[in-house]
Amino acid sequence: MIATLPDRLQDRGWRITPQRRSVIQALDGDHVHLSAEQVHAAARRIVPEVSLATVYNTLNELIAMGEISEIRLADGTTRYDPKIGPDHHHLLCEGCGLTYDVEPRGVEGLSLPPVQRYGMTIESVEVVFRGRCSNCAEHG
Amino acid sequence: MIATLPDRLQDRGWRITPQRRSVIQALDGDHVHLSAEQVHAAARRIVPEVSLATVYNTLNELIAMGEISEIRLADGTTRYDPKIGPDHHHLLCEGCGLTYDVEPRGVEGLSLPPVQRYGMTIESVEVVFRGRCSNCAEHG
DNA sequence: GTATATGCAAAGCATTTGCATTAAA
DNA sequence: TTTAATGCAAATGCTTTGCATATAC
Repeated sequence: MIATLPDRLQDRGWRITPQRRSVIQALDGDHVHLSAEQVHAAARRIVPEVSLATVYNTLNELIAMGEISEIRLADGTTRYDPKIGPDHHHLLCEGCGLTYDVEPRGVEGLSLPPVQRYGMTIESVEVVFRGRCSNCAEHG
Repeated sequence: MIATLPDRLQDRGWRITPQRRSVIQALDGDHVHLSAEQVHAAARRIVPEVSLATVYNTLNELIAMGEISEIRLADGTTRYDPKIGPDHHHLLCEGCGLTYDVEPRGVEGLSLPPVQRYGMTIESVEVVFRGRCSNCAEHG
């Protein structure tokens, strides 16, 4: 039996509250990444008294613990990503910000020649595909 | 003789002012992408009376015209990129946000299988390498 | 001369924080 | 019982905007 995320966090000294659980549940589910507002709305459906501040605090704690990741959109807002698989590449709509996790082909073939590393150590590679979802393609 | 950027923009109906020219010059030069504040500081060295508001306005106009591009960092700030070559891949430091343009090997080999496109049309691919610059590796 | 760009200061927004209250352990 | 989490509202910081003035064309 695999420990649930809240359980694992509790083992790490996290105090587990209904609010925090609601945020985790809100994030759970599909491939779509939500904005803080959307997480808040979803969490509220489970625990109506969660505040937006707590949602932000919780999201930041989860990021710090490495349990979720964030991506910044061109409009300055942030999306939160439940980190399901090992790969964290994205497909996002330039119109509405809808974001999916994807696993592109050919990532293993990517490399940055040392002369282009400017003395930096490289820790991760991320690929972002941009386009328009069917909805935005029709309208906007 | 190739027209300068200000000239080309003028041909497109842009009114060319000392302030706008200073912003363009500030962006010119190296591979490093600057924050709005840094662009402002650099532009001021050329035209001391440029306001931050004008810098933002000008940067946004240049983006709208497709002459520069922006990238959003994890700390919520934005960097502006003079779009020199055809490729727009980046190498950035997680510590200080220092950002370089790079041309990784293997980009041509990237693809997203149709089943992972969720009905979206794909318009561009971007690769981001993250790591730490030598300075941040020592200290932070 | 006319339309457009500028600077300033005020407004906007997403996100963070201080602090008194509440609740997990 | 102790220590940490919550909610609220105020604060923050980046970016945008309204408007009167200045300026490119």
